Amino acid sequence: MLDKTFQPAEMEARLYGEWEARGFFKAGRKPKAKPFTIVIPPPNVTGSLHMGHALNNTIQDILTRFERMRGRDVLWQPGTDHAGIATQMVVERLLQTENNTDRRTMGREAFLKRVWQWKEESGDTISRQLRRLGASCDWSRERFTMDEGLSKAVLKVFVQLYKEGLIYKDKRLVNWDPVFQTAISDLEVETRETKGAMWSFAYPLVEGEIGGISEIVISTTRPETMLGDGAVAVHPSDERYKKLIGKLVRLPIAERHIPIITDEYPDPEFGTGAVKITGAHDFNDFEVARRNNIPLIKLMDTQARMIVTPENNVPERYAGKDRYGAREMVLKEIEELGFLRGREDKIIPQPFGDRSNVVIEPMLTEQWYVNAAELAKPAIAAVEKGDTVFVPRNWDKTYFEWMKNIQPWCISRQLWWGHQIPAWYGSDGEIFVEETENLALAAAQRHYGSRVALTRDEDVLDTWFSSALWPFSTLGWPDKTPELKRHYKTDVLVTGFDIIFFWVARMMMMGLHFMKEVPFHTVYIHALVRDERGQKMSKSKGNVIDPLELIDEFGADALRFTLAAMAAQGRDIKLAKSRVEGYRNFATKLWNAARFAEMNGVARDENYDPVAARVTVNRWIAGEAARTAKSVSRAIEEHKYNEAAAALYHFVWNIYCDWYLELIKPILTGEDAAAKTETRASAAWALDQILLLLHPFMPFITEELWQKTAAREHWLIDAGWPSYKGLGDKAADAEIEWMIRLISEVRSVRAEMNVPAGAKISCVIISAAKETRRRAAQWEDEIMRLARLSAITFEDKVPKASAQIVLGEATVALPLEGVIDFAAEKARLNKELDKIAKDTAAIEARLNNPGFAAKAPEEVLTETRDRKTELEGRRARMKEAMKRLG
RNA sequence: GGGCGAUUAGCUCAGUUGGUAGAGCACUGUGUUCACAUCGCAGGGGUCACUGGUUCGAGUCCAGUAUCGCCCACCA
Repeated sequence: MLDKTFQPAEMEARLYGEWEARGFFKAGRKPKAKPFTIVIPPPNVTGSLHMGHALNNTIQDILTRFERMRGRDVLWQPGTDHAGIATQMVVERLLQTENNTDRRTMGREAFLKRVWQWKEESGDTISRQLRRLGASCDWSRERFTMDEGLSKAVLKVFVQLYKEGLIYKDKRLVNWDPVFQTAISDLEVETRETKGAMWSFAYPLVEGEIGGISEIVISTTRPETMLGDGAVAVHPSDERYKKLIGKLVRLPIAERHIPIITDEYPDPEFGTGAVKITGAHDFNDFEVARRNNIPLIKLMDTQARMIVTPENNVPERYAGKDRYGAREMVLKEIEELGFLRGREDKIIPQPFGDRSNVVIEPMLTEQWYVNAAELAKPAIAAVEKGDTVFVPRNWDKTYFEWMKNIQPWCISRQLWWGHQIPAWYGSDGEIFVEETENLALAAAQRHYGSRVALTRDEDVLDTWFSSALWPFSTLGWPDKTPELKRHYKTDVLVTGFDIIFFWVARMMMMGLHFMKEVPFHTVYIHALVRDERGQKMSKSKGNVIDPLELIDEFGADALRFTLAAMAAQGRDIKLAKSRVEGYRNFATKLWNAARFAEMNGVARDENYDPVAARVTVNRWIAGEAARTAKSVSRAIEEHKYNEAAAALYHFVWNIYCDWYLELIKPILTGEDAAAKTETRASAAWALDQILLLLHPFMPFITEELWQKTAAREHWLIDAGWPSYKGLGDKAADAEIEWMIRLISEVRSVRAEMNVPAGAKISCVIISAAKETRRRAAQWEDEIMRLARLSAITFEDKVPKASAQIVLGEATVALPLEGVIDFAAEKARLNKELDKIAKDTAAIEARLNNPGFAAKAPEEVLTETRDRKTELEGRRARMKEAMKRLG
């Protein structure tokens, strides 16, 4: 016997263990079937399951379980990402607290060993948590971006792109993170509005005075960079400065002379219209300097501290000062020198490292770049052609927008944890890019004519470089594995919009370049999960809802169902805990329905054929099941998970529980043995359909219930998706037939009954849920009232027993409910009459509209006329009912 | 500055070929003899942000306004 409420915790762990142990998640179980492939967006090894993961993986799991049941040979390829900066950060912090040491003291080799050790110990946190969610990944194929195989792929890609000229080295400004002391890509920079100020400095003219002007005033938000100014620029059309163009000004503190130049960049309307040009520490200025041959003067070291070099003329006293210390000093000295011309508080956009949370410094360094513009071309074309489709569609705009304006991708990082760049240097700086050191040495020998020693590039690659290869590297590329042949291209990529640029775009580029085919035909972009108030969840805000806590409290099924139900194609999901609670209740409801079935001897009959059902109500439920299955399948195919969830919820609760189970009660307790037998089989069959259809969404409770009712060998996860040949229309007809008979029976019952004046008892059709009323209204809106007013003479308060009406083959129960308050009932009727009057007026207005008659489609016209008739009939019956009430 | 999106019941959200406004939670009343109080039954609550247009008919299509949010962008 099933327990009164279901307890997810124990059940989930047990079932998941069984599934995995029996190999149900493994690809290749149906070698002849069409494959279905999803690669997981690899979570960071450092990560733990957050709500975004929960949503992302719930959707993938719904898809994979659905397709598995539909007979496809499913591969859900799991794995994790080595997450360069994030992981290095975690381990460095660990070293600090545990050993009070740092990576530089340890040395590269020892440090990397320590990171690997950490990975072995803690790297599987996230996959354990994904299991708790129920994710049916093929764990036997789990990959890690720094695996041997994937690393091989990275080397091959790098070398090939280099040799094709698509990877190159360049010296230009990069976004420099002074905490991690590495370059980062544009995408890893987050612009934030911060409180700052804009100062105005005067630079005196070297010649003294020209036409009454003795100085030029510039504005800056970063005073410390003035030490690196190479020029002052004005717009060529700016009349104010015409006379000064080409003249020199004296740069205070640095005591250098710099020219006044013209460039299109300065906006004459902004500030004084004169801009200081600091080519080595500002992206705009860099471009201006490059155009005008202005020297780039580097002021800072890798930690963004001031350095003094022969080239930069920075006074000795600045050496070692950080940017902010230097700023204070410059301001003080400028003021003392009498060159400060103003200060204004201002909100300024500042670049921050998205991981380090410090202000990024533009730095002049040599880095490796990918020619992204070239690789983007086929990636753009593929989406234009429809080889890859974004769902929802409008995301392709975002994709195009970025791809068409794509900048060179800086792929080198000055970190240790990651794929070390396969580039070796000769003593003269000659570069040899090869997959192995031996190949590089050989290449060097060819180049120099003799064996020479080479030094390897110290840098590692951007984490996203290896992620970009994920759809084929995980399948074994560059080896020609059977998996690669079978599973590339993959079917669907499920991901959030926040990594379209980081990841999706780059997979498209790499996939097309190396596989000559798009990596996936569909990209399903889901929303971000936010908190109840729409705030992004973040640790600092303290509004993080931990999916694992929700699983503990409500069960994985409830969480999954909630996420699916809220995964409409919007921008974000505001997660309310109450919603999860509601779906937990849904699971309980299902559980109890099964419990009821069990208590009433409902048991699966393998030979039961719903098409051949004799009892009408059984034919009807079969039709409803078929209809539900159809809409669930379609909704999943169209990635409308909320619709699928809604259809299931409705079927389980409002159709199966509220209607069907109530209606079969009298049959199950009745005398007709044949009807009883059939109904038991039917109830079991319908419950099975629920379990099957609901399984992709709520795998645990459905499997558990399936197990309780089936032979042990028979696993739901391995069962087929139901199909309902010959069930559709027939069952729908049966429903209508049944409803009509029900109505007429109720009517005759009423007619036969004398309702004595002042009668106090009313009778209600069983399960008068809202849904029941609505359904009844489809044919006979009045049915509930009729039943209610078909008062039966009973003496006193009636127990919840039921009066039974025999409806041909079906027996319908009319339980008697409570004492009726006639005054209240009359008021209710009056109110309803008002509403009917209003509705009738509206309908009439419409029908009287000449345009409506002329232009509305026939269906709509008949529908409207029918409604009018119905309203009129209802009105008449209402009045009659009022009369009866006295 | 450019782009995208949102605005529907107290709250969180559904609502695509334009044709009678929905769910969950919360709320009110009521019922615990047997599937389920994580429940049943009854009920209250919406000028679908605003303005105009197209249409016989607009939450749904178009234009504009307001508010909010996100993404991208070099204003010192």
